Amino acid sequence: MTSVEGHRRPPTAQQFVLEELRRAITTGRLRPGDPIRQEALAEEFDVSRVPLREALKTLEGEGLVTYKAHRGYCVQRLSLDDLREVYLIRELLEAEAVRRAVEHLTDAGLESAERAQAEVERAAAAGDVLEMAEANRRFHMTIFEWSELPRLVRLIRTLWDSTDAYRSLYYAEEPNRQRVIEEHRATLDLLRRRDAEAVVAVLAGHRAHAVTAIEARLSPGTTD
Amino acid sequence: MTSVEGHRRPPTAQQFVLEELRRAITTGRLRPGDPIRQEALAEEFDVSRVPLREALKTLEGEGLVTYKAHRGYCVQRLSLDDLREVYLIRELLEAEAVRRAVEHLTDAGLESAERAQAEVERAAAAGDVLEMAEANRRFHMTIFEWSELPRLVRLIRTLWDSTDAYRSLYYAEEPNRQRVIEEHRATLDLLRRRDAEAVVAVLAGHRAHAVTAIEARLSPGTTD
DNA sequence: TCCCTGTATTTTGGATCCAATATTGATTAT
DNA sequence: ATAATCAATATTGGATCCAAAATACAGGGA
Repeated sequence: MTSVEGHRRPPTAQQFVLEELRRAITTGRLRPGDPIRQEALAEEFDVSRVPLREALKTLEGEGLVTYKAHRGYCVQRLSLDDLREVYLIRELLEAEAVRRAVEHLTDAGLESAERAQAEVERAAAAGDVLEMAEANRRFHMTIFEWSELPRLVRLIRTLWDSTDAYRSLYYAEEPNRQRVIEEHRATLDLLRRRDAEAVVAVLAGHRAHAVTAIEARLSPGTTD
Repeated sequence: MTSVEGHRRPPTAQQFVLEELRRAITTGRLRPGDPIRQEALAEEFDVSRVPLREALKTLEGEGLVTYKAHRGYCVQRLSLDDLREVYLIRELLEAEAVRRAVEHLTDAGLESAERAQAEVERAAAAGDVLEMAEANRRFHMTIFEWSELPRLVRLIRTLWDSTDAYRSLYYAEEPNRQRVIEEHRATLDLLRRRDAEAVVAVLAGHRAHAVTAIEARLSPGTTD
């Protein structure tokens, strides 16, 4: 009965390459605008070009890379405008997800969210930033899934994926991590009271802060 | 001999297969829930499995098919619940797109929308349902693109793709086609007055009607 | 009979090879 | 010297072949 999701090892080369590509883009090793040389990358990951190309097709669907026939793939430029746009879309979708989620909220659901939050705090205490980011994601997705709108959740998940690069920037700073934990606690509290609009407001506040923080990190000249 | 338009290139096998797969799914030849046998399909389309698999990855990203490692692809079930969910998401996204679009509305933009509408009416007069559906799509996308939010437009486009099957059901009936034309005229009128909220209301009304009409066609117990 | 198990078959995942296209660089004519 | 043209190269698109995994099936045991 153990949920077998916790694997570190991706079962197929395709998924492995997908992870690695995301990481490479996220960490900036593959820089926006750069063309993607399939042969070189395939050799680096020690796979053939076939799974690499399938992974790239997935990333194309998520908007992380662009594709032109016979000219291959390029890492998508994620400008600040793009970031703002993604966060705007998330605003629209996540607000609805939360409203629906509260309608279907159960005690068991609340408990699973509390467990996710415990994992977030444990990772934060251990200083494991990567694990904290993942747990944070699980926390939010758990809530969104109560909406019982699987396609909506899928879209939101994809949007999160597409801004992984920036999220890691945000999580790199300790005050931001602390802020996330407090926001989660407030969220849980408001969920217990079934106050959907207040949760929506907290999430909106979080996104606004995240965008501001990331903008500040990316354009160092304009800090107040 | 360099033409101003992009030179028309023979489509790649991958793009060809993508189109064919979409058609096969929307026309019901590949029925929801059916597993996709790659070898058989590849032979039918007279291509190898490689471009087929890449096309399937694209469709997976669009939510038209599902995928499990080592178990292959399945045509996604598009239940009425799914349809309602897609239309709900469209509601959220298209409303924002229209609001932003009106902010950037120009006379040149209006003219291009009017041209698109002319094509819709021409196709309707000619009784070309398929062309009318495509022109209708161009009409709406033209408007959405004024929003200058390319990712938002991309998402909306994908959502439209995922319900092609049902849309053709809607367009099959003459009264519905007539209704679409009138809605377009009203939309153009409201756009000239920069009345975003009224346009949003028209679109919402259209979607509600479409869902109702499709539900009626699919649950034969309530009709003649 | 039912269930478990081991094997055969089917189906997908991945690697290599070849073809088609784009890009680069050299060459020639103006 | 510059621009156009054509050959050489690099890169992607696609086909075939092989490996790995899942499914189906047969046989044996309780």
